[in-house]
Order: sequence, then C-alpha cells, then structure tokens
Amino acid sequence: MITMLDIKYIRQNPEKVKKQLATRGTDAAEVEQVLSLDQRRRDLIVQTEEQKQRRNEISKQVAEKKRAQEDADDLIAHTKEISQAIKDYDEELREVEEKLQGVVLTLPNLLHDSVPKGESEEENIEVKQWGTPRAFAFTPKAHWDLAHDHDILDFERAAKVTGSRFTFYKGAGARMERALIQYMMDVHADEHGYTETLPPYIVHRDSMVGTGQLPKFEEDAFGLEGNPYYLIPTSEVPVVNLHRDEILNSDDLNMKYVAYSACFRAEAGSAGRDTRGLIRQHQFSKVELIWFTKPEDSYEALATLTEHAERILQELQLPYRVLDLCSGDIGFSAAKTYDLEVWLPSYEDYKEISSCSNCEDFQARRANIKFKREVKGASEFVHTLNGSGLALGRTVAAIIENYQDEDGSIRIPEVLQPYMGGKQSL
RNA sequence: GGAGAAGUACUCAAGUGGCUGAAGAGGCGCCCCUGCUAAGGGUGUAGGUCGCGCAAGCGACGCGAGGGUUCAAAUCCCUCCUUCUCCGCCA
Repeated sequence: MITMLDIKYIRQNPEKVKKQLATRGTDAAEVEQVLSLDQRRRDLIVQTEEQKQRRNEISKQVAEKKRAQEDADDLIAHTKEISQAIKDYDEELREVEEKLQGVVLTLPNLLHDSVPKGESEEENIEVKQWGTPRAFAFTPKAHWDLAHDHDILDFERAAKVTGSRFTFYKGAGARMERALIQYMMDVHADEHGYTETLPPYIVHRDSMVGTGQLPKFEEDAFGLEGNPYYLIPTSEVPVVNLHRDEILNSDDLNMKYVAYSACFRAEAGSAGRDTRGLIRQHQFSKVELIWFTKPEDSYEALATLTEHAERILQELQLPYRVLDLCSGDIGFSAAKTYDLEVWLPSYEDYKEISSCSNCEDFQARRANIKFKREVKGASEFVHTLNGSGLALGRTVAAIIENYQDEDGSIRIPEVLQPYMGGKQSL
C-alpha cells in the first residue's frame, strides 16, 4: 500500500492537512474521502484478522488431531465457513484500498512553512537578482530569427519530420548544445561531486507514480502505445527511482547524482504559449541534479543544489533571478521550490530555466526509499531533491539572444569556447 | 524472438502440503582464551509491512509478484516479472 502523504498524519491532523492543501487548490472533500476510506479500511482489517486468527488456531488443532490419527471433520467443516468469511472481507478490503489509493495518490505534497501564500505565479517572490540585463544599442533579435540567419536551428524541417514543437539542431547549434551538456556535466561531476549517470529515457508506470507524474497528470506524459511504458519528462524520474524499494546506508547519504537526458513532454494545456523558438518543445535536453538526503539535511541541500545550478548561469554570464515559488505555483511533488529565471531579450523578461525543489519524503514514500541510522535501528524515509542544472534548449536560446551583436554575429561564452573547438563567435 | 534453469531472510543455502518465521553456514553483537595479529571456544540476534493498544504487548501478512486449489501452501496449479545458459537477430 503506497501512501504518498502519511495517512497517519492525515488521520491525526485532518484540519491542518485540509487547510494546507486548500492553499494549493485541493478540495477538503478529498481529504474527507480519504479519512472515511481509511476508517473503513481499518475496520475491515480488524475483522478479517480476527477471522484469520481463529482459522490459524483451528488449523493447528486439525494438524494435531491428524498427527494423532484422530478424526477432525467437524473442525474442518467449521474452518470452511471461516475461510469463506475471510474471502468476503478481503474482497471488500481490496476494493476499499484501491479507492483509497486512487484518491491519496492525487493529493499534492504538503508545503514547507516558508512557502509564500499565493494564487498564481504573479505572487512568487523574487529573492535574488544576478547580473544586469544588457542595454542593447540596437534592436535585439529573437533567437529563432538569429538561428535562422545562421542556419543552426531548423524548426520548419523538424515540423516536416515530426511535427510542431520539435527542433532540428544543425551545425554550430548542435555543437553548442553538445558543448553545454559536456560543460555542465563536467562542472557538476568533477567540481560539485555528483555521480554521473545516463538513465533510461523510458520508464514503466510505477516509476512515474513514484515521482508523482502519475496518476494525476496522464495527459502531460507521452505513453508508448502497446507498451506499459512512458517517455521520461525529466531524468528525475529514472534517477529518483534508481533507489526505489531500497533501504540506503546512512553513511552513504547524502547521495548526489547528475544526469543528462532528453526529456519529453506532451505540454497539454499550453497550446498557444511560447509557440516560437526553443522555449517550449515536446523534446528537450536537460542536465538534472538529484539528491537523496536525511530529513534534517534537505533544506541545506536545497540551498546548495540551487547554488550549483546558479553557478552555471554565472559562468555563462547570463543575467538571472531567483524566485521563491508561492503555494499556487509550486509543483505537485514539491514542498519548496526555487525557480531560476534567465533574462531573455526577446521576451523582455525573465524565463524559467531551472526549477530546484525539495520533495521531502513525498517521493520517498511513493517510491519506498528509506535509510537506517543504525544497523538495528528503525528505517526512515529519505528526502529527495531535484533541480535542473540547467535546461539546455532554453540555455541555448538565452546565449544566442544575450550574446548577439549588431552585425548579427553571436559571441560564444568564454567557458564554452574550449568545448567548441576554441571558436569565439558565430 | 525460441529452448531450458533458477528466484527463500544482510549474504550463501536447506526445505517439496500441517510440529517451518523458515535447518545449516557466513556475517553481525556480547563474553572467554591466546601478551599483539591470525586462529580458537562459548553465547546471542534475526528483516519488513499492516492493524489493535496509553503502554508493556498482542495479532495479521510474509519464502520474486499476482491469482487459484485446500480445512491448511515456501511446498500443488495458473499468469506475470527478473536473472542465468544455449540458439536466433541486431547497434
């Protein structure tokens, strides 16, 4: 039985949970339903267990009689009845548990106390700004126009090959994305101490449930027809599930993984938004940072993880800001999230390029990931964190736009030059 | 994809219908001996989930997963998953 929110906690603090979830738009009726199903479930367990205990006792007597070569027909007849009763209780129990799971798996995580209250992204709080958006002496072009001029991104032909919201990278464009992957992986693996991974891009349903994409957001995912598989929307899914159903050694925490992968998102519900360029694609690349920590370490870890992502933006000399997401904008699995937003001249605004979240024990419960402090001690759920370090398509867009010059050339950030054969500009 | 074999506790491994939550060994804990180490002797421990209970505690489930047969299943039957070996195919 998977519990996403601790069912005991809900039972003991129903009002608190209702109030908490209301700030992220969850109806109190759902909590009520959980409570009543939980009550019914426990009643059934008590009843079925009573019967099972009786059956076990009688079975023991039957065994003794049989061994003593005595007749046990009356006892056997009695057990038959009991067994039928058990079957009936178990049947109902199964139904109740299924219903309970159905509801409980769609409840979002509880928020950390520090999360600002708010309805929408309008109410996110800016906690930091780094760098200054460049004052252009000319009218800057959007990355899709620059990319067209340089013939490094081909949206038209990608549409021909696949459909809208796909991109064909070409020449220096393809090279730049590869350079960014290399550069980011090197920084995180070599300097920040992450274990480098290259995960599967396809996972099964349980993994998607484990990290919280399913069952609630089926329409956002790409499922493989005819197979119980899904394309990953982020490498957070395979990497967090790396340790599903495991009890980790306390000495091995914190565990830090960096993963590069392509990510696939159906982007249901975002028709008409960010239709041009690299900003919103069905497939994009991302370098992702994932931590497994002890509960007491997770908020310090969130700060560190966010700094690691920020460092990439700083070294690329891209102006950005950090937002503390409000209750209405925060993701389903997260208890606390900081978004990094990079300055995009074509938007004349900041645009999300990284999202760093502490999921606390929400994913750990779903994916059953625990740790032990001592050999003989009780096991506890770990905390999981994830953050983009960074999303690559948007990084390419940001570089192209922020590094353009009046003559249409695009300079290459210094840290990236060694990864691009020493080239200094396009 | 085809044909075989196997999946038991932290690890290896016995068990083929009832007295088995599961022999044995390793490991691990404690004690003794050996002036260190290695080795030896003794002894102890067995994980997890769920429920009831203020608690001590009690109970249920559990031998890859899920069903079934039976009064009773680690043990019999079915389905699935994984691993290994052989064959085919492929980057």
